[in-house]
Parts: sequence; C-alpha cells; structure tokens
Amino acid sequence: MSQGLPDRSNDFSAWYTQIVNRAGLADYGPVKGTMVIKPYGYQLWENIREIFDKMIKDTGHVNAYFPLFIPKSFLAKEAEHVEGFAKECAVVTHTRLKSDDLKGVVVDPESKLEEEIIVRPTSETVIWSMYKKWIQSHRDLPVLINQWANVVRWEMRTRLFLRTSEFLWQEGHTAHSTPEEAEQETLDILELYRELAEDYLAIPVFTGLKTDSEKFAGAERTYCIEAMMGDKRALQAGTSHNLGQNFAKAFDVTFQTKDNKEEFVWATSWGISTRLIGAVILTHGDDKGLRLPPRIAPIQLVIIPIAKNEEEKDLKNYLEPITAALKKSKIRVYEDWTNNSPGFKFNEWEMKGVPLRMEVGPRDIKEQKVVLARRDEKGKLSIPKDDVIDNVQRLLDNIQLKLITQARDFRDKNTHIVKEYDDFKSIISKGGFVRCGWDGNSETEAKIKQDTKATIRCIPFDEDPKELTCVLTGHKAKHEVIFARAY
RNA sequence: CGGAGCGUGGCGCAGCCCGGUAGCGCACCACAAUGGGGUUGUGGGGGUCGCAAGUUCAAAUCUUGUCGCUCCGACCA
Repeated sequence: MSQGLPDRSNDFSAWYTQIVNRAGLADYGPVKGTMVIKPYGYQLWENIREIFDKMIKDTGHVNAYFPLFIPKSFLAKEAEHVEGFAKECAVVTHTRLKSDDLKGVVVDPESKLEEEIIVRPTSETVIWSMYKKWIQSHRDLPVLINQWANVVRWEMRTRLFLRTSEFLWQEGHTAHSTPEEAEQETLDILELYRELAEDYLAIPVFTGLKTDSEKFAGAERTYCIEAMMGDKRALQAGTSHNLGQNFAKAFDVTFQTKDNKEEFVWATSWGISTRLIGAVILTHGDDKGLRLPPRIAPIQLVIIPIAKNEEEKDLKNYLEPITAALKKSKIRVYEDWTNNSPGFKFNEWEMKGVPLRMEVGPRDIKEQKVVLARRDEKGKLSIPKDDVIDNVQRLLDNIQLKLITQARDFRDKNTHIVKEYDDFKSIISKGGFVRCGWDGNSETEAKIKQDTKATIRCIPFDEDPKELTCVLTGHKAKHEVIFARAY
C-alpha cells in the first residue's frame, strides 16, 4: 500500500514485521531470537509499565527483585513445572573463558560448575525458596510482591514482541493464608489486566479460565485475557494463575494459623509482558502503519512546522507559547524540525502511530490558527491558536474511545456462535473466534486442535452451557468455550 | 530434526542458464534550491559477490564441499 508497506489484508505477517521495523520499535539482536527494543518502542513499554505499576501499588502490592540465576535442582521440585519449562531453558555450565591460539576464546573446562544454573524462564522457584524463609506465621501473610524483570525461554521460532528468547515482563507472586483469598487475588489481578487492556491499550478482551491442557505448568487454575488481532487470530495478552498449594508444598512453605496449626500457604502468580506491544500493533495497525492509543502513545501530538528558511524564526516564535502550554497541560508533544519535506513527515509520523498531528505554517500565522489532523480519520481541522489545548484534549479522548470501539466492533463481528462442526471448521479456516459447546474432554480438545489448529482460548466467565452440546461429539456440553487459532 | 528457498556495499535486489571492466533502487555524505501529502538538481564515499577447494588464460557466473539465514511442521507469555 502507501509507503511501500506490504498489503495488510494479503500478508499480515509481512506487514507486521515491516511496521515494527519502520516505526522504530524493535529489531532482532545478534543472538538468534533475541530482541532489541529501540527507544520509541521502549517508551511505549515504559508508559504501559507506569500505568500498571500504579494499579498494583494502589491495590497493596510492592515491587522487589529476585535473581536471574536459579539452581537447576529448584526447577525439578514441582513436577508439572519442570515438565512445562525444561525444554526451553538456557543453562549456565561454566563460569569463565580463556584465550586460545587457534580459536580465539574458548570455554575454560576447569571452570565447570558442580551444579548447573538455569536462567529464569519464570521466577516461581527462586521466589518460593525465599518465601520459605520469610513466612512463619499467619501474621506474615499475605505477601504481595511484584517484580519487573526479564526472563529467558529458548524458543524455536520467534517473532518480535510476540515471542522472543528473552522478554521483559512483570511477574507477581503472592502468598495467602486461605484458598479463598488466593482465588480472590487471582481474579482481582485479572480484572486489572482487563482494565489495562481495554481502558488504556484500547484492546477489548475476553476474560475466562484456561482448560487443563492450556493452563500454566504448576497451576491449579489459569485465568487469562484473550484478544482478537487484526487478522482474526487470538492472542493471549495476560495470565493470572491460582497455584493452590503446589509451590508451597514443593518448597515446604508453611505457616502457623491463629489456632496454632501448621498449614501450607496458598499462592498466586500472574504476568504481562512486552507482548502487549505486539498486541497493540496487531489490533490497531492499518494500511498506513501503526495507530497508538493516546493514553500510551510516547508522542501524543507531533507538530510539523512548515517554513522556508527565512520564515523559520517567525514560526519558532509563534510556536513557542503553544508548545509550552501543551507541555504544561501534560500533553506529550514533539516538534519535528528535521530537514525533510512536510509530506514525508506526515507519512513518517503516521507510520509511527502518533494520534494527532499539528501543521503550522505562514498561512496559520497570518490567521492566528493551527491545523490539526487525526491519525484515525481523514481530513484536517483549522482552529484558532487559543483553542489548541481544549481541542487537543478533546480529540485525544475521542481517538482513544474510537480505537476501542472499532476494535470491539471488529471482534464482535468476527465472533460466531456455532453448533455444527462443519460451520466450526469453515469459520476457523477463514479466521475468527467461535463460541460453542465442549464436552469437557481433553481428547475432544486435542482432536479439534489436530483437525483445525484451533485451541480453546478460554472458558469465558459469562458462559452458559446448559442448553449446549459439544461441537465435535454432540454430547452434552460441560462448558461453553471460545475457540480460535492463536499466535 | 523433516520439507522448500536464499546468501552480491547498511537495506532490498539484478547479473549466474550462455565464464571476460561488479551494477540498480533506497539509505549515507557535501552544496544549492524546495517546503500545506513520500521535493529536486549537481557532485561524492562505500562491495576480495557467505567460506573453502577444484576446472580454466580468465570464476559472482561451472563443479564439489562447507557454513549461515529465512519460510513451513513439532514447542510456546
């Protein structure tokens, strides 16, 4: 399409790769599958992080940091947990190199470790080894800790933001004295995730429970938020796990109750990652590039000055109070004085997804006006310069609202209620979500996955399976579920 | 690890079949003009054609080997 971007409706994945690159978000690092997050992409992450960090602090959580390295033996303590992560761990076996005449540098065999070290794929095990020391009494509970960190999962096939060997995330790890409290925590966090996705990222999500085959390795129950991307595939955007007493038992973490009994503590863990940035791109992007929701956009308003060399000084004077006022109103604003043509800049900033653009040139100075253009709509608006702040604020709010509305309409239009397996197959092959009955049998689930590549994204909270039959077997449905092909 | 394809300035590619001076677009540097939807002009820098061996007067091009990458399957926030 324009700017030589690949046609989005034809080759969604080529389009995605180009956008990530050309909008200046990220690139692959030298080690295969690793990601470099460039400044513009990182600012996006910082904005998301700041919003969620405030949410969890407001709900009584605190931040801490645990080590990157985990003794290999820790991973084996929880049976399902090893099972889930063993195949994708980076392992440290030696502690130094030495120079070699032929090969330059080699691993020094003398430095081999007694016990190998795992680079964390997730931190449950280190954290619970510490909780054992910290928790003795019900008075020590709950423990509500979050950490912002990187984790490593040695993925075979990677894609920027969606799946890389190393990624940034937050992981919360809480300990409670009752199962009810742990369950409540799990659900409360899921609600924060929903709020983050919908109210800030403008991504509508389904909330619900994962099936046993899709749940986190070591969890009793996994809840998730699931979103539909622009190509109608599903993306898991966040998960919240009720770990029951699994990790407490594995790491022998007990506490004394009020009536002096000893009990294992109840645990949760939950996480969202830089994958959310991928979700934003895949949800809101269009033929011209990225579209960023104003509430997380690193730049909310870009100003394009239009002036000949000799007019530059006048223009700077004209703009100075306007920009100052915008900054004072906490609007993230940037003046682009680079030496490109205006048309080039328009396209450039549209690609980068900036929600609002202001054009200012000699014409506007004469009329004491500015021109505003929305990223999500055609047309331009000429307004008096004294009305800039009001208009900018109003338009940003409006764009935020429009993005979520558009995304929700798209998702709803492509979510189908289905009874027959033939309909199921035809919809899945064209792309989209299917709501249908499921007999609760994991073999049924596996069969459908094999047939169609679709998986159960979640058992939605608002399910109503009473009248339903299983889409594959025709047996009485145990649950109403949402099926889709996923990233 | 199975199936397909690709390695030529920073990026994207042509040249290879039929051996003979390494080319194009973009990007980059300099100067000038231009500036309200990817703006021109002029000049300039940068590549032992993935690597190795072979055939030949001569190899980006032919032969053999080797290494690397991408895409599709099994794994996955």
